[in-house]
Amino acid sequence: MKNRLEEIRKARGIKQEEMAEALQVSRQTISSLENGRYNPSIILAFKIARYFGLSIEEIFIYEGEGK
Amino acid sequence: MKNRLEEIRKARGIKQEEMAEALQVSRQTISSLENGRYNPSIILAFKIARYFGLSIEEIFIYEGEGK
DNA sequence: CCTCAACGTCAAGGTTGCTTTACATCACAA
DNA sequence: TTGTGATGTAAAGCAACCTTGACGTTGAGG
Repeated sequence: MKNRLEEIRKARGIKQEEMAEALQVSRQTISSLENGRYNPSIILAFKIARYFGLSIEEIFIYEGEGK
Repeated sequence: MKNRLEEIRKARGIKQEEMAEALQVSRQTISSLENGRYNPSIILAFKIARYFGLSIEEIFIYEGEGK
């Protein structure tokens, strides 16, 4: 799974820490997601989508194979 | 998180077991999702969406509060 | 140079998603 | 009744997600 988190966040001039606070997760979680260390839970994916005003599919890209 | 899994699956005349096999998960996982025992991983949510030809948002409903 | 903000990352621990195995229920057909 | 297909559910174990706490790196400004 790829995602456009860093791209979208930076385009809006938001810091990881602000975003983390708004989503009620730790800054490390945002960093981990941006750097592909793991995938978000579906709950967090929904929160992120809502936060950016986008759909999950616009942010997270599932290619089919792999993780 | 609520979902329309059972509704959609039954509307298409599919068995839990067929669906599980197609998605490469266990039958218990499908049952657990339908009965709200836990939420799917985002990977599984994508697989389900693709399987039904729907978006994640059309299948899984995130109300905001709760789990 | 020094410092501070922003970010990367590691370790240890708790919770959740998913597995296998097993058993129970319920409706329907023979 | 007997049995079989479809489903619910429980326990135990492993992997993934997320936390707190800590420390390292990098770049911009003074």
